[in-house]
Amino acid sequence: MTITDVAREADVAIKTVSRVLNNEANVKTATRDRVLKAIKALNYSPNLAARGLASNRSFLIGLLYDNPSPHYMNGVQLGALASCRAEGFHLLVEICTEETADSAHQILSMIAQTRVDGVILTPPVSDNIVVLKALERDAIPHVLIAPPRHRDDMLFVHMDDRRAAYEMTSFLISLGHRRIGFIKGHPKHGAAKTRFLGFRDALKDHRIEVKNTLISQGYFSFESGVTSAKELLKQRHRPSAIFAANDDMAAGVIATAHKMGISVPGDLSVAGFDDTPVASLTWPPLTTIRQPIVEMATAAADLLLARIRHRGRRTTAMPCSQQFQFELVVRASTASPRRR
Amino acid sequence: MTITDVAREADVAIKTVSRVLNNEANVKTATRDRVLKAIKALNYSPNLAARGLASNRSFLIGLLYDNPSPHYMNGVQLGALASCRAEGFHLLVEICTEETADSAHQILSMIAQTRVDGVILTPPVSDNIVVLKALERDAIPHVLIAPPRHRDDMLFVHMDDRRAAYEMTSFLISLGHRRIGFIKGHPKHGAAKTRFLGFRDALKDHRIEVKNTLISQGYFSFESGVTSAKELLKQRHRPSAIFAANDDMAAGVIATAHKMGISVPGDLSVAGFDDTPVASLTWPPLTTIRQPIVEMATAAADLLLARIRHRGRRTTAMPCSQQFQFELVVRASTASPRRR
DNA sequence: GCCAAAAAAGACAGCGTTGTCATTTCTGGT
DNA sequence: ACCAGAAATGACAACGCTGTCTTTTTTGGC
Repeated sequence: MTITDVAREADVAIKTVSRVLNNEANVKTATRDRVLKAIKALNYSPNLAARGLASNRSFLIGLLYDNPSPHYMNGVQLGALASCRAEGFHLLVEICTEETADSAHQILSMIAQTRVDGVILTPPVSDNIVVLKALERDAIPHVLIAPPRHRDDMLFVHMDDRRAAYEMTSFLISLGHRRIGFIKGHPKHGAAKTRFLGFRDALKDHRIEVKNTLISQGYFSFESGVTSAKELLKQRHRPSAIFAANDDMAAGVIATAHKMGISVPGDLSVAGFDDTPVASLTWPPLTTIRQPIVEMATAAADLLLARIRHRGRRTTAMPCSQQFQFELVVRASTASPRRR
Repeated sequence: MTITDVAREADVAIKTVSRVLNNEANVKTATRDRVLKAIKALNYSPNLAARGLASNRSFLIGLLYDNPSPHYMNGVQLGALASCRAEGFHLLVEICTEETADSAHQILSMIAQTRVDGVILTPPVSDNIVVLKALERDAIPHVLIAPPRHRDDMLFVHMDDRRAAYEMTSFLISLGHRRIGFIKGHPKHGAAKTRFLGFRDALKDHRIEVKNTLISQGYFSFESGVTSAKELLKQRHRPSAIFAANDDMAAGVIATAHKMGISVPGDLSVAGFDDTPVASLTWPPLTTIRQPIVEMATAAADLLLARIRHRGRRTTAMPCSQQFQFELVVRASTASPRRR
């Protein structure tokens, strides 16, 4: 079943079929309909490989990831897939867990082989300068999800993590908390730092001292939440609230509190970040920040596909970034501190 | 950067380079080394599209999914990706949420377009008879993960869900439970039914009556766990243990018990299935069944790739299925029932 | 050292599309 | 009715590789 069969069926040249397939101009409506009918009659679908070879495009979008959170990646895939499908593109997923120098090489070799038309980078790959440099050097269209820095010449979608962390912290302060612990995210993640900055800003704005003893380095995992929680809670003068940079760690805090006989939210308020399914599974359910992951991924893919479609030309008047709103989701893990 | 450049650099014919690329026989070691050196020197990598067009292969494996559990899919992708990468294949993911008739069409059109060399089907797509029929008709190599039925002429990997559910139920019985509730999985999932059968078998073998009032239809989601738990626990003579067909629902049971003031495991033992991360996040952590998802997916991909490599020939002496061991993970959500 | 057979290397067409350019068919102003 | 120019269509090469078949080189038994 090739384009030639369709051409014969519709009694036109193969080039005309090709025009119809690619939505090109200069095809009479009547002809187009005839071709479309033939395509349907023969149940024809074009050969991607041949198309790719001839046109130097692949109709493939690469999704690079190295994300520990299945929920996050699932959302990204769902969103990206929706956009891709709408435009006749397909999604190639690739994991890159290696360290900087090597991972860049690995990614480039994958791109060289598959000739993907563009790539979507999720954190923490979107923070990887080596990879970004390489993509720019080879002029490979790419879009970043939640990059740590924003530049005018790159495509990205993001959420104001700093502001979100600021608001969560302010919320805790408004409940009456003054000793608030913070568990940082994975040092490799740009967004993790940003969240910490929002936390610090809020304390400063409310004239609350930022104490190092109340800050612990976490790694986004449940276990690291447990470790950090132990560290924070074993202190004599312990915090009345802990804000963790993601939900998994917050869940670790809650579990640890349970184990230590500290009641949540009675003796300790706990807040998370991301609103993963875990947030509604803990007991009590977590107060957290909701990110519209699927929508962000959809937007990222759309941005990328638009860039690919007008490769080079008409760069002006095309959006190159999009910011999304977060939402503070108040559940039962936070409350005003008990009088001492 | 094409094969021609490499051929010139190594001073051989392009066909020889092609031979080296494809690990074909009849190339002198010296020549092979020279070609390999040229490839490295030029940092060449073959054009997948051209390769695909010429050889009628795509080096692409399709991963079809419609799975509500991000953790499960993440594991499958990880495993499949590892195998694919080792063999120079790439993973194309595609979601198919539509209903039977349409989804089959959608899948076939995807396959027709991309010309994937094979597909991996995860539940519940692996249960979809329409899809399976279509794949067989078009002779598209495919492997099923956890299919409901086993046939000799198909590739699949699985775990003995029935036996696992049987053992979990027996474990609960051995603790002293006699009124055990069961929350079924999504009716679309073959494995869900199998798990129920294991539960039923165990009750029968221990001469315990299978009561319909203690069985509730769930849908694998946390919310459905909550709904079913309410239904089971509001009864006058309520169960002393509840076995849910997956962890999310079990988490729903625990949350509901908390809300109703029923202590776990004091007043109610809860067991799940899958050992997702959720299982260690609940309070108390869940007793559950561990499935080696990543390993199963790796094995599935290997099976598929082997079949693809020897397309048709040498079908005998090639494994066509693999069974994996489950593990009963006992955590804190189960205990002997209190005396009444 | 010769020859047949096996191993190694190469020439060339062809995979199914699109890009380029040539040709035919329309359109509207006279 | 005629013509210029635009619109619609078509012919054909080219994309980068592999399959098939041919030619060259190597091997080993005498």
